[in-house]
This record gives sequence, C-alpha cells and structure tokens, in this order.
Amino acid sequence: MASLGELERAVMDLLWAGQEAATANRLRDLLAQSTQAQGGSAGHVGKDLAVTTVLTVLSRLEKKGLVERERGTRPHRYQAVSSREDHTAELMHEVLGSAPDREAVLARFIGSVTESEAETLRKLLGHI
Amino acid sequence: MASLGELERAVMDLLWAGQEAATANRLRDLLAQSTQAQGGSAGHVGKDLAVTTVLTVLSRLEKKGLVERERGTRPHRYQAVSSREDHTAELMHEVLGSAPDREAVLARFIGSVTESEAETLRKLLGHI
DNA sequence: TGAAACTTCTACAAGGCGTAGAACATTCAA
DNA sequence: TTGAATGTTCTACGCCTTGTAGAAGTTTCA
Repeated sequence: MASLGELERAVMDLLWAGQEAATANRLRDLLAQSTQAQGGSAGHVGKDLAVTTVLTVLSRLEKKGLVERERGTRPHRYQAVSSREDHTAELMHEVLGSAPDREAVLARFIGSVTESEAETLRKLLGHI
Repeated sequence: MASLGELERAVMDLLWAGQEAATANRLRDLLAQSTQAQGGSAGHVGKDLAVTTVLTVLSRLEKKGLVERERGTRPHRYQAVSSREDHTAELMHEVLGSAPDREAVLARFIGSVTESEAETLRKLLGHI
C-alpha cells in the first residue's frame, strides 16, 4: 500500500518542502497558491479545496504511516514522518525487493544512470 | 500507471517465468496449479478462474504496455514485453525520477544494500 | 456563554481491479 | 459445407481507493 493519489502526493510534496509542521489550513492555502506560482505540470493542484478535504487526505496519509500529527496543539500540526529522500529510497528498495534476481535488476538499473550519479555511487560504495 | 493488481502480477510472474509465449488457457491452468505447488504466500493464486477472467487481465496488461500478443495465431499467444529485470529496473528509475534530489536518494538507497550487492555495483560502475 | 475555529463522521462519484456471463468469431472434423 | 468446439470481445458488477466536501460534534477564546 505504497502508492499515492495525485492530491496525496501534492500534500506530501508540500510537507517535504517546508521543514516545519503545518496546519490543514496552511496546506489548503499552499495548495491554492500553487496555481500561478508554478508553470510546472502540477496537475490538479491550484484548486481551492475545502479544509475538510485536506483533513481527509491528511488522515489517510497518517493511516498510511507517511504523516504524523501533533494532537496536543489545537490546530493540529502535520509533518512528514520521513524525508522525501528516505521515503523514495525506501520505495526503491520495495520495488527491488520483490525481484528474485536482485543483482540482475541492479545491473539494468545502473546501466541507465547519469555519469555524475555514477560518480556519486562510486564514492558512496567506496567507503562502505 | 505502473502499479499492478494481485492477479495481474500473478499473470506477469508466469509470463516472466516461462520464456515462451502462452495462451490464455495455458495461463489459466498454471494459475490453478499454483495452489498446491507452492507453499509461498501466493495470495489469491490457486483459484480456478474462468478463461475470460484471464483474458480480461491480459487485455488490461496489454493496454498498460506490459504484454503483447500475437494476433495472427488463433489461440492468441501472450508474452511479456520486457523481462522482469528490465521492468523492475525501469520501475526503480520511475520512482527515482520523481525526486528532485536524485543523488541524495541514491545515497540513502545505497546505504541499505547488502554487501554482495554493493560488490556487484562496484564492478558494474567500474567499467562505465 | 456563545460565536468562531477546528476536527470527526459520513457520503458520494469516478476509476482500477477481480471476476465472469453473453454474444460474437473462427476453426475443424465429419 | 455445416455445426460443434474453441476462442475472443463486450458488457457488467461489486469492492476498494481517491478526490471531494457537507453535517455534526468539539474546543477555544473574547
């Protein structure tokens, strides 16, 4: 149960972008602003959503273990459980894990990595 | 649109396992046999499915670009478009691709790879 | 204490997936 | 050549996820 919907992903992106915990209202505003801000293929982002919509999504993300909230403060504050990088790396391991022949997969994977990334990998593998 | 359902995955596993193209009927039989054959957590596999069910799944997999069929022969023969390893590696790139900070993700990823895999990666990175 | 702010509950529509019958198409033996 | 057997396509339905939000309940604060 790792895949996210479009809105769920948009919310996670916001939580990952800002380093602080945010309230549902804050996220609602940010989602609305994203319209003119970025010309990027933001998809459905930019809509003026109801706060309850954001809260529902946050609850679902919490159930999925991607988000946690401070229940103490009154406007609950939400934050990502792990960084975007950690989460992505975890996802990659999940994908790889389901393969019987992990090394063969890694071979294909490495085959299509940019040179600078290959360099990064060499360094990382050096001191392990 | 990369994720597969349980039955879809079971079918792909069979197509990836056998090197030859298979008919819907053949796949139906294989899915049925999987019951007692493997004690593994095969999930719902092992059920006696209708052939039309298998055909529907194959059509969907074809639409997703994971399977292709020979329409010439009468019992159409289906086969995976790419190997399981290629497909998995592609999936990994998809996951990685959506990250702004690719190198940071790779760092986390490498951090939790087995030693033998690390060795494999070193070799692979050596001659690029 | 009552209005404002906030959260939870409930719900609905759309789309993906498992599942398969009904109807249409093709093949092959007699 | 024709009809039974085999095969494929169409259509459908129920369940689950996701986007979306109103209604109702809870907390806060002037």
